[in-house]
Order: sequence, then structure tokens, then C-alpha cells
Amino acid sequence: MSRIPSYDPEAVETRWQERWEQDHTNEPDLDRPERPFYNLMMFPYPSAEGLHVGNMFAFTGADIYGRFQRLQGHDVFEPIGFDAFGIHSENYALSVGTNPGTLIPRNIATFRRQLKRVGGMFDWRHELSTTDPRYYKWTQWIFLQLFKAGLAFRKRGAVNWCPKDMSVVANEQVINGYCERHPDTKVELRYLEQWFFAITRYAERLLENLDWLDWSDSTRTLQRNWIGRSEGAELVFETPGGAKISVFTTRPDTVFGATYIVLAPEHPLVDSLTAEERRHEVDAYRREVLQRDLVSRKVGEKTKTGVFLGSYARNPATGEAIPIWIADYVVMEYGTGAIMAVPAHDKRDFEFAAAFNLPVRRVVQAEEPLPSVTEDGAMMNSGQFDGLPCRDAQRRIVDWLSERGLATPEVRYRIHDWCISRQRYWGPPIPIIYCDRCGPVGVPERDLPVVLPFIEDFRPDASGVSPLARHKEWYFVPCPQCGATGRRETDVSDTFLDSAWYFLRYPSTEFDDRPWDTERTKTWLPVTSYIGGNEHAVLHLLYSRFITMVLKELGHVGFEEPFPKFRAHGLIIKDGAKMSKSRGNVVIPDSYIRKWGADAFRMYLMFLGPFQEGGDFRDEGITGVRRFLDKVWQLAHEAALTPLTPGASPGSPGPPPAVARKLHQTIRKVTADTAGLDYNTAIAAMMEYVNALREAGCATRDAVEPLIVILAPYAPHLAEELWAVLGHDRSIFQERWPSFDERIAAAGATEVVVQVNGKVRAHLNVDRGATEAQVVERALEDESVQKFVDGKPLRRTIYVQDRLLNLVV
RNA sequence: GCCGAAGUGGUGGAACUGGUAGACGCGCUGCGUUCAGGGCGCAGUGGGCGAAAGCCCGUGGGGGUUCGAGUCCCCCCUUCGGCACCA
Repeated sequence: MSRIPSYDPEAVETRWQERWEQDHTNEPDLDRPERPFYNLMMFPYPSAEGLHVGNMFAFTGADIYGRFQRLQGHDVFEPIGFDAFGIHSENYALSVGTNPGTLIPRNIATFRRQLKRVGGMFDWRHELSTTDPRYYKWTQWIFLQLFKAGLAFRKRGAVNWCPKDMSVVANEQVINGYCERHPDTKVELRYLEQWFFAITRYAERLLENLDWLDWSDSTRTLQRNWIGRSEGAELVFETPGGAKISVFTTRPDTVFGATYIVLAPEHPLVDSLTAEERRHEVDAYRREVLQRDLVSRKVGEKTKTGVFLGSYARNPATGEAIPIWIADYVVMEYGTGAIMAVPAHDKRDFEFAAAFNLPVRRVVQAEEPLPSVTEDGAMMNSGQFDGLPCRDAQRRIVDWLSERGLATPEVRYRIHDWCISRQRYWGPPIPIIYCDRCGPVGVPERDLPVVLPFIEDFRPDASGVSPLARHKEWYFVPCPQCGATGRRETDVSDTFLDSAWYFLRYPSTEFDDRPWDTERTKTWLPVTSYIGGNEHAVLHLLYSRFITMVLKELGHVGFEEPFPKFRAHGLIIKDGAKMSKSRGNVVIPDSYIRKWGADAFRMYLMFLGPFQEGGDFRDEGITGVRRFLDKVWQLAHEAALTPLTPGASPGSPGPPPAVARKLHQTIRKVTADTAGLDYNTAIAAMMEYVNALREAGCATRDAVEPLIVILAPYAPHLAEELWAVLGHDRSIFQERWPSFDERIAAAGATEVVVQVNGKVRAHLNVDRGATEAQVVERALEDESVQKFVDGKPLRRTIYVQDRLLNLVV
């Protein structure tokens, strides 16, 4: 066998990558596909460091699925692109002092080279980048559609402001109240007019559709929690001066226990409800709260602070006058920005009451000490409702109060409207022009895109507005409505808006006069299969769903859910910890690919753990799959030397029965496991089969060829090469996935386990279909079974056909 | 605090609706090939006792259901992920 050449992955892989490109192997006919299959994976952010193993893991897993579907006879469209706008790129550009517009194309070039090197089945004709004006023209167009529909609006919103940076900073860039880039500078809370998308109007539908979407459960749960539906009631507490304070509560049954009221410090009624003698103290507290940044105000349990306003409101149930306070544990962004405090049945209210010596009244009976949050007890101290189970009381009390107009059933959501304004440079400009006469006016669609100017001075400055405002010839433009001098919006939009529609663009990248082509979209969307990380479970996936819903409503697409099927992949860790630059455990794929080959690297990534759970990357592990590929190489070359067996003709001898059985079992398992993304066990099954072939000394064509086909999604280059070695002259991806015969897979004798009182005592080789009586008879002949039965009568026997016999004595 | 996932050999991980725990791989040990190293091949590899046959124990801990539990139920511990003063 010395004639067999040795396996040189680099040579093999380069050869086939070139062939695929020349032959357009990975480019389906987008206009006339027979069985379209849109295989989507989450496009990467092209960082300066290059492709990360995490990306590689995700893309490989998705690519295997796409190649598998292709071998199943689908026309698979597998596009890729780059999510290149955003704060990451901008901060990196600031740190090296080069415009991100210069840096990004270089990064993309690196990514493109790496993505080709791993052998993804990408259709490069349809590559896109969110920073391309041909792309963000339509991102801006989408903004305008929402603007026209009243779904994009301006509102004052809180942001973190770094006085040193003279810029807004993201929540992630605030560390313990200090700026990430200026550790000696405290971040402040500022209120700016910003653009919001009305995603909360779609909260209910976004939640309901989760019931039928075929998604990973983990992802659906994350979205449900993020949307955060709470059912309850809005109750009205009136003041002697006639003001009505609305509070939202999920526990209207506890209203008799409400002993005080708390407003958020920003609540609009605070001023009018403050007694003159308390004003000084109240204002001081409000100033103090405003000075804090968004993050430290919200994170963590802290000691409760607050002040009494000096006024009272009437509890709608008891009629008592109860004191009104403000405290920062109540936030303006949720509910009505005001709560009724029931210290007996809420931990936070209890702490506050303890700190300020406020009365606590138990209204739900329970064994546990206060505060007790149970919903199982009966009512007490609640007038005519005493004794009712509190779940019943919830409805009854709301009914009772609503007769006097003091209660309304309400549903509230945790999710907020989506703030898309970014006071930054590196993003698509929001296409709005402000006019003193007309207000905010949308840029006419014919004037799109509003091109982001390439400027040298993209650093933020002391003016506090985006650097774009300094660019006078860009900034001042005539108002599209009245022609007077207007000013452009200088904020750019959130990068999540770029990625909320990229899947719509892919099939239509060659059209410049429309965001997506109607026919193409009808053919390819919604996306057939989407695979990605759970780190995008809420923002990206939720925003994409929202944008699609809106586009459906406005008549631009024919479906409201873009991703009927989504699977989350796991996370790759290294040495038990998340990979990160600071830990120094980041794996750069290039050197592994150079040493072991892309196929071995792909397979190792898929073998190190369940794809949907992730796993631990260890350097030693890759040798195992490489050895496996070497053995396959060997087997295929040996098979190529064997004469062509008349495999297709009926009655051909084929491989020996034991090998045939193993082959059919292997095809069965690899088919099911690949379809279910259980790649690690599919690979193990192929390894078992190879071991079996070697043990049997059986390297014939009919035993090896099906193996090469089922291996092809995993090791596409090697499979192509060996397919050619075996004498085939077209791409293996033109072939069909092999079928298996259930009867051959199940043929032959089987081993039945014999237990005595539940403990394994013997193994019997039995013909399939043997009756219980036959197996019992055989079992009782066995020496060690006899030993444990020990002459005692059988009290019971349990028989699982062809698998197990349990004798109970 | 709330929600979710998970705890299995030295190690990464297998185990279909309860039915042989440890597939497959890494590592390790011994032997062979070799000047040597690497590579490759063969055998072994959960723990305990034993010369062996074999027996006992064993899936984070404690209870339970069952002929039979890694798998189902209850309680507890730990780790990871998400949300977090959400009313």
C-alpha cells in the first residue's frame, strides 16, 4: 500500500476552494430554484483581530447544516456579510487615530480570506456590508417608513454622559459609575431628545408568536423574560387637592395593606404635591438622584433612600390618608412611575418602611414571617374581602374599585421603546432635517442615501453634539418642505437597525432601485433555517422580528416572522473560561488550520461538545479527528484500487453482512444526528464505522463511498478529493445523500441482557423476534443466572423485546 | 431576589419515549515497529477486593416511586447564562 500518497490538507483544500470558485459550485440559481433553502447564520462584526474561533464554530455548524440540506436535494442559498458599523469599530478607530472607513475594508478583506479558508459554502456574489451606502440607503429608507407610519418618534430619554469625553457613553462603558475610558471621571445622567421606535406597541404580538415559532426553548424563554408581561391593575389614589396618582400593581388584592405611596423622583406630580416646608429637602434629594448615572442607580440592592413630600393621598380601599414619598427605588420607566407601597407583602417596600418607620399591615394570611409574597393565603384586614383566597380577591377588588372609577385592569411590559439614536460618528445618519418652520422632516426618498461624510475630525468635541455638526456643508441643507435653511439630524442610528433587516437584502444585493426584489423575496423568505448565538437572543432577534412585523403591516413583505426556525448554538470556552483578550486565552484559528487543515479543524470544533451547548477547546483534542481523516484517506485510496463491484445490480454480494449492517446503522444515525445538529455524535458514529471497516479489513467501494458522502458536510474538501480519487468527475455536492434500509440495519442476531432482580447477570445472543418463553428458557440455562435465582420460584418476569429480560425472584 | 440550563472516569463527552452507565475521542500504561524521536499497529484503562473466575460499589448530596432510575417526583448543594429596586 505504499502507493497511497499521504494526506496533505493544505494542497487538497486550496485545490477545491479554487474549483468551487471557478465552477460556481456554491451559487444557486436565485430566480428559478426547484427547492429553495435559505440557510442563514449571524453575520460577523469584522474586528481588527480577525475571525475568532467562536465565529468559526458558529459558521461551521451552520455550514454543515447547509451542505447537508444541499445533499438532500435542496437549492441552498448560504450568504455572508459584515456588520461593520458601530461603537466597537469607532472606539478602535479612535484608539489608533484612523477613520473607521479606512480600517473596515482591511478587516473585511481579512475576514473574507479566513471565511474562504475554512471552506464555507458561501455565495460570495451576494456578500454585503452594512457600511456600504448601497446598503444603508435602505436602512435609512426603513427608518423613513417607520417615521411616516408614526412608529418613529422623538422623546426625551436618559443617557450616560461623560464630561471628559464630551459624549454619550453606552451602559456597558460605565464601570461603577465611572467612564471606562476615563477612570477618574464620574458619568452623569443627561436627558436628550432622541429617536425611538414604538416596539412596545408590538409587545403582545411578539410574545404571542413565540408560542408557534420553531426556536430553541432557551431563546424563547429569554425573549419572554425580556418582554416581561405583567398582568395587574392601575389604581387611583386621590389627594385632598384633587390630584389623581395612578399606580400600577400586580397585586391589587393587597390594596388594603398599602400604607404609603412612592413616586419616582422624576414624576411630574412631585412639584405640585410637595409641601412648602419640605421643598428644600425634596429638591436636594432630586438633584442628588439626577447626578447619578443610569447604571449605578439601577444595579444591585442598596439601602433605601427617599424623602416625604409632606402631603397625603387617599387609599381607595380603606379611605385612609397615607403619606406620599419619593424614592429612587421607583423608576419612571416602568408602570406609571408611582407605586402603592405594601410593606407587609413586598420586600422592597418592607425595607423602605423599616428604614423610615412607616406602618406595616398584613392583609394576606401566611405562615411565613413578613414580608410575605405568597399568593396562596386568604385575605385578612380587608373588610368584606376577609377570608377570600387572595387570587379570587384580585379580581373582586378591582371590580369593586372600578365601580367608582378607581381601578382598571392593566397589562404592562418590561420592554421599552427602542432608542435608536447614537450621538456618534460611525453609523448611518438618521435621514431627518430639522426646520424651524416645519419641525423634523424626513429626507425625501429620492435623496437617499444620506451619505456619512468621510471626515478627518471624527472625534467628539466639547460642543456635546456629534462631530457631524461641525461639517457645515453637510449640516446645513434646505428644508425639503419649505426650502428654508434646515439642519440635518447629526445622530446616527443604532447598529442593531442595520442587522434587523440584512437577511432581506441578501437575495437582492444586485438591485439598487429597491431594498429587496418582490419575486426573490417571495422565493427565498422567510429564512428557512437560522443558526446563531444566544447573545443575540433578545436585541437582534427581537428587533428583526419587530422590523419584519412592521414591514408586513406596511405591505412591504408578505410575512411577519422572519425566522420560523431558529437554533441557538453554544459557546466555546477555553480552559474552563470564556475566551477573552484580557484572559489571554483567545484561540486564533489560522495556525490550527495551517497545521491540521480546515477539515480537521471544522470537525474538531464540532466534535468537542454538543453544537447547541458548546464546549471546551483543548489543543490535544484535534489529533483525534485528524487521525480519523487519515484513516478515511487510507480507506478511500484502498477502495479506489478494488475493482468496481456491481453494486447497483440486484443480487450483488456487497459488503459482508456485519459491515452492511453497520453501514446502514451509521447512515441512519448520521442522517438523524446531522438533521438535529447533534454533530458530535454523528462524528462518533462515523468513527465507529471506520473502526469497523478496518477491523473487518473491508475497504471496498460500496462500503466506503456512502461514508464519503455523509462525511462531506463535515470535511467538504477531503470528501471532494476522495470522491475524485474514487473515479467520479463531478462535485460530490451534486450527489444525493445515501438512503438506509431499516431491515439491513436491524438484521441478524441481537444480544439480550438478562437481569435477576434488576442486576445484570448474563448476556444472551438471541435471534430477533424470539418469544419471552424462549428467552426465559435460555436464560435459566445460564450458570450465573442459576446462581442468583438459586432455585427460588420466579415471581415475575419482565421482557423487553430483543433487548432485556428481568427475572424477579 | 427572579427566570433558564447543567453537575457522569484522569479528561472532552455518549446513553432513543425509564431498560447493559462510560459510546467516540484525548490522555495514560504495556508490548511491537524504530539508532532515536515522532508516527503507526496491538492490548489494557471507573473505583475497591481477588492469582483468576467473579463479587461489591458507582452518574453533585439526601429521600421517594418502580421489577428496574444518570433519566421520573420532593428537598438541598454547586456551577454557568440571562434579567434585575419591573411594583
